[in-house]
Amino acid sequence: MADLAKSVRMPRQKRGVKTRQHIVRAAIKLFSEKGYYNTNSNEIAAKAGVSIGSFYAYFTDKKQLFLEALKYENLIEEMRPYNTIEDKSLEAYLLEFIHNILQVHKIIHPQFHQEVTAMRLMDPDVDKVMDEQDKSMIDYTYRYLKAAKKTLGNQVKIKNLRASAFIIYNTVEKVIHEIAFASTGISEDQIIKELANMLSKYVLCDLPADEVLRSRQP
Amino acid sequence: MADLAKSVRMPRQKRGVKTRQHIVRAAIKLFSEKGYYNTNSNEIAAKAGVSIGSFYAYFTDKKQLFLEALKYENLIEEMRPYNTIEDKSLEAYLLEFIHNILQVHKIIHPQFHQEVTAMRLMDPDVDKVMDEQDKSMIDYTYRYLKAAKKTLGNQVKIKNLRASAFIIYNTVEKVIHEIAFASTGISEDQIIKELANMLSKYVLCDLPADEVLRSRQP
Amino acid sequence: MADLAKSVRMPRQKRGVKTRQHIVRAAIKLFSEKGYYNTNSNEIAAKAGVSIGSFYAYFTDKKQLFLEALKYENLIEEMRPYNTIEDKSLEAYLLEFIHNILQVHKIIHPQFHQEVTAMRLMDPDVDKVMDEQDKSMIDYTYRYLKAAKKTLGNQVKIKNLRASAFIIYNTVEKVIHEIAFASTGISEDQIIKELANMLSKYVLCDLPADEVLRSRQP
Amino acid sequence: MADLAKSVRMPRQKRGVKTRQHIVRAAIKLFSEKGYYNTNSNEIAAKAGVSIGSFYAYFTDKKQLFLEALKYENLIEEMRPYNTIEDKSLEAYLLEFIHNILQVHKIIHPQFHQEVTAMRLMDPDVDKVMDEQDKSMIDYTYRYLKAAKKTLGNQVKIKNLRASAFIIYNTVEKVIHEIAFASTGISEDQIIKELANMLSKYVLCDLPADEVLRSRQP
DNA sequence: AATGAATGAGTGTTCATTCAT
DNA sequence: AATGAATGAACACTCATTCAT
Repeated sequence: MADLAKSVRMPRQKRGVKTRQHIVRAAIKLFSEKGYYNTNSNEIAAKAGVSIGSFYAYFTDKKQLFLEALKYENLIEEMRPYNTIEDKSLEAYLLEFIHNILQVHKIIHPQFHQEVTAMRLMDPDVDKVMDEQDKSMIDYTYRYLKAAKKTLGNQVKIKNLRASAFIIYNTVEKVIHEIAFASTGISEDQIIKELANMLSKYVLCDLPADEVLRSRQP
Repeated sequence: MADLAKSVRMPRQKRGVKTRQHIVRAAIKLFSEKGYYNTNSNEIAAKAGVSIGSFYAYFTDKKQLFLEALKYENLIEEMRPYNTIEDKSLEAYLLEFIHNILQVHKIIHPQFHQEVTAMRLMDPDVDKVMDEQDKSMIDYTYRYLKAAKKTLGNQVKIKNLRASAFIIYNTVEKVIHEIAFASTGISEDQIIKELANMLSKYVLCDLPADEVLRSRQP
Repeated sequence: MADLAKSVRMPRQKRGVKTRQHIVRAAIKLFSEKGYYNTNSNEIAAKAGVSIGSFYAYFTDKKQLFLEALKYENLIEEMRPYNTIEDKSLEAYLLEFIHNILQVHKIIHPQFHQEVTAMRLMDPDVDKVMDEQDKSMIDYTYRYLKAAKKTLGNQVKIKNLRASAFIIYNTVEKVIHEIAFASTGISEDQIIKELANMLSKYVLCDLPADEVLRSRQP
Repeated sequence: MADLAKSVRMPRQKRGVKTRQHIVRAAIKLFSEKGYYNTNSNEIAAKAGVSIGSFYAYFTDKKQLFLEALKYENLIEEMRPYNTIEDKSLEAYLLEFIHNILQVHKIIHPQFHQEVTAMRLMDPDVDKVMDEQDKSMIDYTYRYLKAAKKTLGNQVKIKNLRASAFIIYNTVEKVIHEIAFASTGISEDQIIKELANMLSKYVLCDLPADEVLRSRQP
């Protein structure tokens, strides 16, 4: 019964490695263009220039391929240089952070990123894989905030660093996603500028005294 | 040929209206539980207690039904009372705004909202319908900011109200979505508090002078 | 999740009943001609003159269809008139019994019977269904032997009626099966005559005294 | 073209012989466990520890392998010592015969025997090979009966030795098969005893006079 | 208006077999 | 001689949709 012949092929030859890669790349392309549910396995194999048999030699099924494609994309994300507060100002860091995420959305795999976002909403397994990634991004943001606090002292006004990291990362993610994929009707640069502005204020400002907020009920 | 025989039935009798409703409700339930692609039309008809024939008398196809279900949910959203700055403080308003959105995500149709979010990423038609809704929410936020500016004068520090409204709405949406569906590991209350805090600072604070930000490169 | 739309269709209309029948009949024909594993579902549907969709509306899968076909054949078997010893002599009964089984093998569904015999060896579910049938045949044989004992008194020499019934039924089954499907090279009539003869002796004879059997070791 | 390149490799070296054996043994194991149709060639090769390429170097196809496996099992059957009536009583001989067959069914390759029995019903080529074996078993039985007649004279009451041999062999086969693979609910020993009893009576008894059988119609 | 039987193109997947290395 | 990557026809099964009743 053992998975003797059933398990996926682990390519030992150069050829096999290439075939696997071809399939993953073709899949990313097609999933991006047409979505996971509207792409079928024969199509992927055809686009990859391999037989459907090879497809199923390397991947147990379509979903596993999707998950693999996710990993493939992750590699690229992990290559991002994570600088620390030591190197630059908070503002500069935030802009870099925003641009990094913008690059992933718009430049590297724009449509695939979109599709992944959709899939994680529909499939728990996909969500799990992506959650890990989110968590590591949030954790990175958290560590950055901690470093900033150490360096800038009480210029940094936020208290709950975990919650702040969570909010900052998700805010950037969502806003970038929207300007990358939706037609907002507002200048992209304006939005990015405002976004950086908002996050900077969040980190560095104190709220004005109470009476300001209640000024309307004198 | 035209659309003589093809057009969907527009129910003129009470019974027809009810049948339509039954179908939409069954669809929302099933789409929420199993997702759009994993729910088939026969299933929906069965759950709605009507024949598959009736299903196609009322809806041209499965997707149209999904779009109708969207509208159905919108009705609920539109019922939300949108108060203005006249009535309460900025902070109170923001918290109400956040809780309104939280309610839609968590209470009204938690799973369906999730599914819709996924579908709009996968299907342009869905996206279009939802975009309208987003735009009206952003517009509402914009109008609120304008009213706030008028009332609070230069206590409101934001300049580009359109971009600000865009950012505020999307930020709330995304953060709420995450705490509604993902296990963040951080207290929900903490996150909401921080979120309101960030948005308040954004609207009401000025960034500290430049030298603060550059303090590390004297 | 309920099997609302997934369960097999229970035909409510005359048309549906006919379709089901067509499929079962086509299946029996094809399974008989080419074997279960060498017959595919599209083929069955085509031969039945229905679409593959209908096939899967009435049967969850190919195997269920096979099991249904089994029942279909059983009906015929159950029509067999089971007479008792009251009506005829032991010899006559045995011959009738043999001929009944021969008829099922050779005349009614010769190839299908063959296929069923093979399938029950390969598939526990099939075996289970057929085991029931065997058991009822053995039970019938047992009841017959009991009646014979009551009527014929100690002319009936067998003691363990359960074991005897088991042996008699299986013997007839196997011998009939062989003459029905294999080329024995021996006259069929001769074999049947010998078979009846053997069974009669078994029931009615006492073994000769011991010394006969041991005659070779004086 | 001919069969220059197509012919199977006839191993001339020890290594080749061993490889062949490995494959056959792996096949028998897998066919027994999962059945012929549910075992695939890659699996067999993997279990045998050889490449699929080698598999097809030694066997033209899966079926040929099955046929070879048959022969492999036959070797074992042919090793059985066939004693004659000279050595022991009829009763003893019959019991030995029964136990020999029981051993093949239950001990040597229980599941494989089952599978072979099924396959011969489904595949004429398999049937042909097995028919040969049956014939030689029947022939052996026939020769034994002839020897018995010569030795025991008119204590042996059967006339048509060919038909008798056919019946005896098949009866034993079937009854043994049933007790080996089905849950009869009856004691195995009881059945074997009854079986030997029936066959002994068949060979050694005369049927009682006619009037006994017709006693019910005076 | 309503029903539900029927359709069939399409999908994911398997596996016996070939052939480049 | 041996390997294992590659092939692709074939299969079981699904489901959106149509249409006879």
